[in-house]
Amino acid sequence: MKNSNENVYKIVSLNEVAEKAGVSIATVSRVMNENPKVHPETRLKVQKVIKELKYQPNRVAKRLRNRNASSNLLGVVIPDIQNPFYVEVFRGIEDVAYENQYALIMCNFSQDEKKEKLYLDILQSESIDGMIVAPTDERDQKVIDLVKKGLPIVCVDRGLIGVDVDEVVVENRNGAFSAVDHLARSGYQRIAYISGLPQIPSSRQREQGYREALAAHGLPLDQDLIRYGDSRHESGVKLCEELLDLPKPPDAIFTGNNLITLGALETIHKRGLHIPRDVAIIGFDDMYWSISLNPPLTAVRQPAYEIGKRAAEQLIMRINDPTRPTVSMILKTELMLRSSC
Amino acid sequence: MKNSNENVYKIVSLNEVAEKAGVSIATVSRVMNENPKVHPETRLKVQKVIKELKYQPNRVAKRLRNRNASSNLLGVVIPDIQNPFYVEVFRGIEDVAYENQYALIMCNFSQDEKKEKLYLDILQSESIDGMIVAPTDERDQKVIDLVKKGLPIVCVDRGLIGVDVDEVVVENRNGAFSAVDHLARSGYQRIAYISGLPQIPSSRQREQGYREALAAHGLPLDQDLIRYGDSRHESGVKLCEELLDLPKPPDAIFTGNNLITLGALETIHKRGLHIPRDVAIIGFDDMYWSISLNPPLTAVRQPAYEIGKRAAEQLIMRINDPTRPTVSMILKTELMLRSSC
DNA sequence: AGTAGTGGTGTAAACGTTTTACACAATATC
DNA sequence: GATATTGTGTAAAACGTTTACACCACTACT
Repeated sequence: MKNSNENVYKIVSLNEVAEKAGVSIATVSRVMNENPKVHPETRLKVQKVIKELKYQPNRVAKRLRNRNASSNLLGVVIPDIQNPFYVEVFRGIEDVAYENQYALIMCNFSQDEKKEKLYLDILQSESIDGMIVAPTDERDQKVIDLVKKGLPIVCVDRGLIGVDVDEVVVENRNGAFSAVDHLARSGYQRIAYISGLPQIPSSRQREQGYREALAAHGLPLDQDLIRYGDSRHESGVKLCEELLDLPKPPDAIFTGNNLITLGALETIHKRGLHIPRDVAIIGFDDMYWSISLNPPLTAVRQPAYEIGKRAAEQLIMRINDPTRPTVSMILKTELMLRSSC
Repeated sequence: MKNSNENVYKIVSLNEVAEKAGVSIATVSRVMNENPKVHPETRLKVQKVIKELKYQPNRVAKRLRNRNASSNLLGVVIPDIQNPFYVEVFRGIEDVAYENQYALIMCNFSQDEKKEKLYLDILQSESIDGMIVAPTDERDQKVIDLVKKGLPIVCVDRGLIGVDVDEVVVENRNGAFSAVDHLARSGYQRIAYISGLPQIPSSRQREQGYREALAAHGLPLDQDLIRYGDSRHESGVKLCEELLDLPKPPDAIFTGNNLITLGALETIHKRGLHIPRDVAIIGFDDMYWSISLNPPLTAVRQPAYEIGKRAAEQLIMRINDPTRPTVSMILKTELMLRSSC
């Protein structure tokens, strides 16, 4: 495994331009940075050479030289690009970032803590101006360290404990409560919950809402009806199978996120069961094409785009004023009634 | 708009470690790089300080120093992160990249040529080892320049003309043909095509397949039944409305991609029409949850994950051997028969 | 005992920028 | 005619690395 990489494609430096133009590199630099203190004639001459050589300042050198200059680069670290929720959050971030002259580089860690660390390291040393991250859990040491170091960070979807940080999250407990409450009001008695990764705060908060709603309706809590997965499509498929295979299967299922919902739907359809007659379903996370599902899915909508937008706004404000007090934004969810329960 | 950014969070350098450990920076560097030529005792001492100070090498400085060293970073430039097809491609890339010790940074240009240029510039100056890109069109000058410069690049989904470059694409014409052929065989007579952005090569190739299939079945070509959009969900919604509002509406629709399909479905469902009785639909691009749509969607499946995987493999091979001849991989599509037509 | 090797360490240069201090002229002021 | 003032350019330092080279203290041979 050689790394010699002789393929170093040529890079034009200030030096070359200076030489060819017969001036010093400082002069060329001044021309590049539109410093007025250079003779118009010299400027013209230099500009001509710059064009000829297609000179482009080297960002790496630039950033090394003055580390406190803005790179106009923001990092986004998300747990799962397959989840349409995060994609929507990303779109919100993107729109705001772009409006403010920031470019975005995105890293996807697939719910893998090791990958997350790697990407955080990379982003940090790329000297980005700030980043938006959905930490694996509330005590994510790596993220906490970065926050403490003073790197502008905004957390989305999941907060952090033990450190002051801006965050934009959603009322998970309430959202889950309203979903299960709706199920119970509709007469369902054996309501199951398919959870995402239990270490993710939102999974636990949703479970909390689920439990409270059951209690509020005097429904018994059956541990068999709570299943823990890894927040991905496959676990939705598998755990839904397990539930349906129970001696006393549920009459309704509350799915912990987007991907789980899709997985559960797959299982139900493969078995030829009818929703909601045979089993009802209500999902956490709405998708814009939920109306085209069979049947149109009832779901708890998170304002994903809004989350991204607000997070980006917070981040940019923090970059411009690192001393501002941190804020914790909690957005509301909305129950989208359709026909899956 | 100040950019002073006094928030220069402290960065621990080799120098500080060296000072605290009472050695020279060269020694610290050697410890970091696991150079055997350092006394075990010294090594231990230095490692301790490194831990204490949480020292992390600065990638920017590192890369400036030896430009020909690998950054172990690959760039991925994709047109639309909302499109599940690209997400799946990305997953393929990711798995291969990660296996080979490469990290990925992704940039989404939202079909916007200006954004694409910006991101290409950024990635280039981040001195990535190579990149995978789906160019806006076949004569994308920026990408062509980069290829000519010698930066390892693999194109996916769309090729490039006038330059030798590795590419991984799909049999768009054949795929489209098989879809429309299937429609015609099933007895549909007025088959519409909702196209994505016409400047995208794949859009044109799919249209070609559509036209050939009509011709093969002796069906007349009605220009009113071909609609051009921008490859996004909204255009699917709108163009489908236009088609259904026609005096002589189509009896079947062939949608040019994922997002268009979802948009068209939305329109059809909002109007309370039955698929396939009132209007049939067949989509380009399959999704793993196509089975859960109403009705289960018949679609042309592109091996998206495979495309990403192959592209990443090509890229890594090219990085390791810049002189190898370029290859053009053309993968097959597959018709997934379900019940939407 | 002198030369040659060895292992461990430090020094200094280089990467491509920007910024600072400063040199040098030309002009204006007293 | 000496002294500021201004405009224009140059040289050098700095950012954090890596690495070629020099050095030193040993040991191990002739």
